[in-house]
Amino acid sequence: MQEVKNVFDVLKERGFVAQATDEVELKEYLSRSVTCYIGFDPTADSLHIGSLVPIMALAQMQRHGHRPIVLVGGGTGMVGDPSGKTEMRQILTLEEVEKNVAALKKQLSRYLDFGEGKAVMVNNADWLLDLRYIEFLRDIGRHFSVNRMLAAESYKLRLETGLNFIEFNYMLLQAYDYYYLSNRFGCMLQMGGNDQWGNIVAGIELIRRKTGKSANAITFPLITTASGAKMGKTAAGAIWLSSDKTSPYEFYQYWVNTDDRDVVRFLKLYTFLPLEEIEAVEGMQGQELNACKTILAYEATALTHGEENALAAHDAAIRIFGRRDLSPGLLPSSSIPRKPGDAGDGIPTTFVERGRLESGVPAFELFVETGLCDSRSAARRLIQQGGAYVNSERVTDFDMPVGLGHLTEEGILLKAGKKKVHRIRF
RNA sequence: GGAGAGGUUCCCGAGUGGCCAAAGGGAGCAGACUGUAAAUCUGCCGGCGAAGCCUUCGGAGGUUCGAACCCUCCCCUCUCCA
Repeated sequence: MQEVKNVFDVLKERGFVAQATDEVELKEYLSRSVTCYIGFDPTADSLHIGSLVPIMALAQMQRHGHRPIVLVGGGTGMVGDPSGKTEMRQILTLEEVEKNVAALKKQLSRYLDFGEGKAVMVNNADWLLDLRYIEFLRDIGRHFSVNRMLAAESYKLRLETGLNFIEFNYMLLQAYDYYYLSNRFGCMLQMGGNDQWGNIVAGIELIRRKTGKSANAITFPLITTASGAKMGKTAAGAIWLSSDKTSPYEFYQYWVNTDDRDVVRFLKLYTFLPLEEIEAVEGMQGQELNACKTILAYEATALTHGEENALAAHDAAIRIFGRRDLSPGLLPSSSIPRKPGDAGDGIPTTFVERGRLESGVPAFELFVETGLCDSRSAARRLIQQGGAYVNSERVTDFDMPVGLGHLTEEGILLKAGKKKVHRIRF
């Protein structure tokens, strides 16, 4: 019988582990099929790339025969987690939280199989909202030392700028969640971002004090790009997992533009390609890495938006930037098409009335309408600086009329800079 | 409750009656260079078909020919004291 690797080793090798509780005990726990959980905050109606590491960690867990619990913080979302933040978060209304919880549920089911017994989704609103204050203080609150809490790293930033009581309580609620899930599902492993360490450990201690049992923790490193930016942050805002907020094409482009130094690390974190294959590309330098970036982009996009959308985005990239050679031996487990072929086309498109095109629309207007520029001033600047193109021809006058004369088989392609493309059709 | 310090454009942070759409830095955008990478250099970086005008300096009033800057009240944050 082939020996199955312990997930903990897998996670560690793939770069998921920042901190963990006692390794021996953890691996012992994970040697059987067990349950683990991660909480997701319903602060928006979509997750973004920053949440992909926890998601992938749960997916890895599931692939190794464990049962992930996804906890959406419908209850804690009402309070706001101060960990690692400099300012208090906007407190959401009950309706907003509920709306977001529903959206996150849907989104997460793309990455995890919520089939019978395979994974569980819970909402802590179900047990937190009805808590009784005095009872909670007596049963749970007394196990917490304020002195300890004040020393916690997660409050440190906020102790400098101000922390109010509601947020100070967040730790207790999260600890209570862990305690609750350990009772209800026998869940003895919580994972989370490294900024959650304090909260998770608080849960472990609560469990120990209440039940004498010993629970575990794994935290993920905060992923930043080699140039120091937070993962998934771009000028246009975050890169979202929802195609309504970030199109599959943009999503794909985000990955293609990965810094050279990040390629291997990201392949390990954000794809399921076998470690050996990734290690094989580890020594690659310079331009060679472009092929790996393509595969990274393809794989990541396929995971989030499905194979079909990944193909379309890939194809659009080929049209716009040209084809890159992908040798069959490179990351062979990837299902990316390596031979020329035709797929859809993921270029974002805006429809404009035919009549307007007949008379010609000033270029700067089109750049605003397509979302390529934020304002007419910005469009004017872009054009003046020579960053605007219609069908790859540089636009020289900000009010150059764009009309039917520009129509090609592809529609009319507008470019802002070298990378942002948008198509006009009618 | 008392004393003090603050709230400036995406962020940090200068400005303390006209020269202020507001220094400087960061972020961002574009161009050059490249490999759809990084670094570097240059330009841009509130809005308006660009002339001038309009909207911004926590909020509301007021003084003044003129207010981010002075006055009044209010809101918020921090520090110390009680």
